[in-house]
Amino acid sequence: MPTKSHSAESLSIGRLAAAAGVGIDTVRYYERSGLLPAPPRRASGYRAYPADSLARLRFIRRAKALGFALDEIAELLRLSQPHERGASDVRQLAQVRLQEVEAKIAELQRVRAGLRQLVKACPGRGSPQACPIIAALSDGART
Amino acid sequence: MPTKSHSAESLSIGRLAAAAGVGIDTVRYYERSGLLPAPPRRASGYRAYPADSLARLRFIRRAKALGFALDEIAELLRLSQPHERGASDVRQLAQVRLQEVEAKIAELQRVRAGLRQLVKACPGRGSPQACPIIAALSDGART
DNA sequence: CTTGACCCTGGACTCGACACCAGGGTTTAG
DNA sequence: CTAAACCCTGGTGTCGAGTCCAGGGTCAAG
Repeated sequence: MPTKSHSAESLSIGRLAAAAGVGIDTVRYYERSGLLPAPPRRASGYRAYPADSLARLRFIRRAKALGFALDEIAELLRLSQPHERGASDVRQLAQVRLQEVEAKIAELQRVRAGLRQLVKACPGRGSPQACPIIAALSDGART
Repeated sequence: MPTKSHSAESLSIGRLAAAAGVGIDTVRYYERSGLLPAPPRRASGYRAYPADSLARLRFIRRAKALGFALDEIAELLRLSQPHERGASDVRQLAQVRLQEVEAKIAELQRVRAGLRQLVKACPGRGSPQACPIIAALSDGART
């Protein structure tokens, strides 16, 4: 066996965090939150992560990128264990999340329309009282 | 003058809050935050709001609906006072906010595309391992 | 051996925008 | 007059997802 640090292939928390692209504190936080199982320890008390912890951390990162909250991710992880009706539960979770995203997009589009109107109407010069933005906010013309 | 409660037309904090559709605590919070000027007090110490406080609260509510943060609203209020280059400052603030909203929409659209793909690919039955959602999160197929 | 980089725990802190509480005093409708 | 409804201050709690800190031990390179 070539130069492999201490024993089998296990990662220190620092290496694991770096490999996953998160902070060390984040890893410990995920462990506290039950997202990442507590790894075995060395004699010194140092955490020694098996390789699949990295896969799990990456799973979490990808799910986060899709906007899942940590408790939803915990649910996804739980559902990814073998059990009956597996795929349908997972699918439903994703659908709920999709609807939330769509609602948020719709809301932001309304906000965007309001802002666009204001920006377009504003001459960009003159006193604030002459600015339709201030006027609209003050008088409550439809936004 | 007909039945007008105590003296001139001034609002108690409760009436003001109700008229503006916010909570009493919110009004006090805005005062602490410098968004709403501290009103005069009655002998009892009760806040007695002039009518324009209501206009100001409504201004705040409308700006919030456009997604401005409270400190940005404070800035808008400051800018709405008469001063040189008024309209251009206001316009710039709105443009910055507009760009933020557009960036957020774009991000959410990417998230939506990823979720849609997963939901479409998932059969909704079978084991979790067979579910493309779990597979994608686990293996990191492009999302 | 030493030194600097790493790791441990437990807890406090951050951000934003409020909500809620206790323990008082005040106002007002009936 | 009285009771309900209101108001005051000052302080604490909430949410989510971490981040930071002190005051220690441990590991690895030179």
